[in-house]
Amino acid sequence: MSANRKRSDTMKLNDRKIRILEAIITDYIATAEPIGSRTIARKYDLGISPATIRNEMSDLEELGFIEQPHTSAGRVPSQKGYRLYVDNLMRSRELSSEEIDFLKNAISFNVNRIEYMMEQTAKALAMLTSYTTIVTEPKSKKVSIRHVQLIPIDEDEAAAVVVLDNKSIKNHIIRSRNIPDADKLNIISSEINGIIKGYSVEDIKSSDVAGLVRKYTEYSDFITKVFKAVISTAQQEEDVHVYTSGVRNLLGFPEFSDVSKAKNIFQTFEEKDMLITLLGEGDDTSADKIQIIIGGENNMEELRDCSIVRANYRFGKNSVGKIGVIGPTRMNYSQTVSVLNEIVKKLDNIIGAVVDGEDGGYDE
Amino acid sequence: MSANRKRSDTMKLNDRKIRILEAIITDYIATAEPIGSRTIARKYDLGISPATIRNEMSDLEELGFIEQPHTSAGRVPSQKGYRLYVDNLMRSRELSSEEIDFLKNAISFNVNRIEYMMEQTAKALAMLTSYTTIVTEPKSKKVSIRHVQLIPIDEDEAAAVVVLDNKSIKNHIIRSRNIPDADKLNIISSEINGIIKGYSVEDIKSSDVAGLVRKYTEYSDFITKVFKAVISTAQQEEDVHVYTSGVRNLLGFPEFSDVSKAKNIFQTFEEKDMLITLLGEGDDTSADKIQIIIGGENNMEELRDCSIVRANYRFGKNSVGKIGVIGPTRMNYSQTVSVLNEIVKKLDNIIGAVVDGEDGGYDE
DNA sequence: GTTAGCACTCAACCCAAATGAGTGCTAACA
DNA sequence: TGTTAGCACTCATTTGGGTTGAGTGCTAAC
Repeated sequence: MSANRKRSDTMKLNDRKIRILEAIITDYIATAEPIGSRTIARKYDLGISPATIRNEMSDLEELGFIEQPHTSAGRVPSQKGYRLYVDNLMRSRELSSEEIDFLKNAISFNVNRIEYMMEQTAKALAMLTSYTTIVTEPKSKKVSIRHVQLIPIDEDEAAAVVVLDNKSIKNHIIRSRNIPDADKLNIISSEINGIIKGYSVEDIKSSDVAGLVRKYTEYSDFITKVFKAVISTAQQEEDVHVYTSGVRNLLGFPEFSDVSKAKNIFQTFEEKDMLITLLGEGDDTSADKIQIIIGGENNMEELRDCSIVRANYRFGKNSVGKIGVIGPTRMNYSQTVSVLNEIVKKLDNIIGAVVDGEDGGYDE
Repeated sequence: MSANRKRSDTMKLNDRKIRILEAIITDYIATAEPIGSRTIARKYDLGISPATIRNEMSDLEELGFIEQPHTSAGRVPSQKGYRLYVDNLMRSRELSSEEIDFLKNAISFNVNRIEYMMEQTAKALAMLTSYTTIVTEPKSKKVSIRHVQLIPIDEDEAAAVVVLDNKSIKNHIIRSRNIPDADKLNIISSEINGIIKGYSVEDIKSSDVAGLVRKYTEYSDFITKVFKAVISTAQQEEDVHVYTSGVRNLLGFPEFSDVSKAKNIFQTFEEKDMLITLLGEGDDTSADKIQIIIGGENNMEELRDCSIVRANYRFGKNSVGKIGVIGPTRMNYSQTVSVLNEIVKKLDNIIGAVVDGEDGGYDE
């Protein structure tokens, strides 16, 4: 439906209009300055005079693809204009071999240290795009628990380590007045695994849990706490880690040279929850395509002047993480999409490659 | 020695000069505007005329405690002036009951979730001071390993969970073509614990390790990797987590309204290593006092216009973490020191309190 | 349908004058 | 001798008018 509307929009535009619109957008992306008919005639070899361009621009404005900041200023692309450009005009850009090399070197695909890897990914993406990037930890939709292990710490503390189906590992410190000794912890661990294994959290039978608590009455406090921790882990009530990079990049763009604007944006970046919704809004995990959210299309007032290019990446069979780039509305979409595409491809493949032993994943 | 010099400095200053200097600093902290003799006479009830104040200011300038941005501007405190103020004049400010309440509520002293707690601490400190804050994870100087536990993940992966002396828990994914089954992992875990327990990393006998590898030849690859991971963990080659908050706060101060200046500072804040050295420079872990680094006293060019107020906090018996506040040179030192003091006190006490069971540390 | 020409708009820049907060110096006062 | 009033001077900042230049829309001619 929206595709339909878009086609009818496009159909109103003859080839010449399209080329003019393209010129305006390209130029504005590069310069951040409104652009006028004369300049277009001079810089872009369209074979028509400024006057003609003026006429066409007048039409384009009427159709809502461009707008004028004030009379006697040039035109800038409107949100609708960007949308058309992104959906229909933009040519995908090949990455240069330098860029590909950079990616290869910058991201150490060290799967043993997921955090580090995410950090590196965010950084590399920020450097190649010169915008701000956000990466969230991979997370699977419904996890079941693969393994639980209790580990002694001291007289009144033990750790519960939970391995989830998506291979992420979470720790909890359990504090209780009566902590079983190391051997007992092992035994209780296996009991718990017996109860839990294979089931997803919702399916754990509370009668089983109660049974276990009864069996080890002296540790009932401890065991109860363990289950509490394990379940909250599996339900991912835990914080999702979010990695950002290149926040300062935005300060370089003239649209944010007004400090108060920048301040608002930075506020958003300090709120983890904001970032997560930013990457998740209207989310469709099954869609593997890159999504582009232009200007006010996102619902956050503070980010009205920003666009977001985002994608999901798969990590192993069941986990999905989010990765996105935030820049000014006049960001270089083509470049950004290409880089993001490449990185997502790399992330998608990495687990497979490592397991197949093709990519030095086994460090010797 | 430096205390000596300082005393002789102070001795040159009669009471009236001191009061004038204090007025200048207080005013400048509040307004960020150079302040002149007339204004001082009007705003501060010193009972002397602007002319007299001018004479005294002239002396103060000669002594290096204040300076003039340009002729015909008022005076601003110099680095030396702030130093004198901070060391000798500043009165410690009592926290208001609102502030104390805020701290009580804002920081959830949930020791089970250290990361969350650090995050909260950074945030609370940033809110109360309205500057930028940095907190590093607690870390002990020489750690020994308390416990190692191997956990099955799947056919070619296992997790090595390492509990350090300082109770921090680190995970490593070990990938190998031949992973022992769950029972074997338990057995090998105890063997490793036998070798490791009590020793600090340097003292682990490589002959013991070699022996173990020989004993389980089929898993030699796996076991070797485990040791590698364990040792690197214990040597804290791992990233130290750093939590920052309130970065955007700095944007509000007029001294950073020049975007290019702000950009430099933000760059620093994105470099974790920078932050760590910032909190660690000239570090003396044994010193429990709050340290104040004024303006150019830190060695980072980009932070010439910033001051840092920092402290160490103890976490349990052996771990020390760092916590600091960064603001403009004309920051409100008195307020900042008070808040930081309060927070450090809270952090210092928390472990003890919890272990003694006095503070709801055992969640029911 | 395209283009040249023209009158008009308006943000941005420049420059000169006015403003005002500050200074140092000197001379008079208590 | 220390304090203060007075005065001439400095200089960043503000104000306001004039110019510039990139842009527009409209009209008439090609």
